[in-house]
Amino acid sequence: MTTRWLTAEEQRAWRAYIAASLLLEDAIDRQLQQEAGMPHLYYSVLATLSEAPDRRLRMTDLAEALKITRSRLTYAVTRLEKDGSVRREGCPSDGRGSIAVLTEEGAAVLERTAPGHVETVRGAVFDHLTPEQVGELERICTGIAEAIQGDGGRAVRAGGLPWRRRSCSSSPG
Amino acid sequence: MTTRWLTAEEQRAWRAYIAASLLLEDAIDRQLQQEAGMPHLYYSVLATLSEAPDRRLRMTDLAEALKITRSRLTYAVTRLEKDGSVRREGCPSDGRGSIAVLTEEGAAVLERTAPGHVETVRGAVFDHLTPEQVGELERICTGIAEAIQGDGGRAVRAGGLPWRRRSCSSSPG
DNA sequence: AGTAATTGCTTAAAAGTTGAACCGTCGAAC
DNA sequence: GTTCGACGGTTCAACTTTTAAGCAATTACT
Repeated sequence: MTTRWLTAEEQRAWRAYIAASLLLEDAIDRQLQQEAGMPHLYYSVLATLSEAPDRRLRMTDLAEALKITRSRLTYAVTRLEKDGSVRREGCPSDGRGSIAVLTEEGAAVLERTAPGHVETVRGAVFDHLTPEQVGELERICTGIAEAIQGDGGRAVRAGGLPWRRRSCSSSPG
Repeated sequence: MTTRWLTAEEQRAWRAYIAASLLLEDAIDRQLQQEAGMPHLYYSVLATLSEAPDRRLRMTDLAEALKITRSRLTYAVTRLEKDGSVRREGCPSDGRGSIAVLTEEGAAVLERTAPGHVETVRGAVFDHLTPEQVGELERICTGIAEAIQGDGGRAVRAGGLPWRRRSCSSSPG
């Protein structure tokens, strides 16, 4: 079959997207590196944990929430654990499982650095978008995510990140 | 001043964006790694060169076009040079300058792998967007890029990537 | 129960990225 | 035409990411 090339408009949009995503990730990484001493992904680990029930999440659930591989997460959590902002606990109901827990110190880091982070995101993204554009951005991105995750490995060839599991909570009460 | 947190809609959009960009970069990297044996950025180096006059560009211009640091580009070009898809030439008019040139072999790689790449991009992004959404995506992303590059280092704190230079062409004719 | 396949997570080696320091021009002021 | 600051590009060490392989606990099957 003959290739369906991108139209001129699609090409412009695609290039704008690539440029924006590179610049944005770069700006955010730089800002967080300065003020929190960690890259964006690591900050996201803390942020995600802070919103989880009991501030804890199983490694695989955390990886799925963050859309990254378990391996990458292992590395990140190991580093954050050294910093003292995250602690690992074993999963009582599954001997293989490991649970990442946000420490008080981690929560403090987050609280201290969140304002600067939001300000950067605002300045780069939301301060110049209309409410309609915000809505459109969400719809577009949700669509992209679904297209990639939904088709069971046609867009993501080569198996992608094939994961699925039940969770494992363990509140003490 | 008290932090201007994100509204609920902005938060949803932001999270959707983060998820989509991670998944998308991952899907594209994987696809290109399989079919072209290189990550997305390296493919972009070849693609950008292929569109430049005389298929050549100065390192700094190439870095600026790709929105990456010179250092990162040096590394990429060194690898691509080893692969044989790019060659370096000295800049005649500026002894310091270095020019990256797309080789025939590089052009061939590009030609062979472009269809698969476009297909992936289509499948993940454009096949489920209306023409209006494509336009909106371009506007939104252009705005983000301008916000980051335009403010001379307020959004991108710590100096960012402060570059500016004149070009240096050298067609043999 | 006993074994095979699966799952959850980590590890190891190779590849890529970052940030600062470095080196050889270049340009402009004297 | 020297000298000094800026520029273009590379290099190095520290860090992060990737891919595949590994290990142990669990599940499914019989």
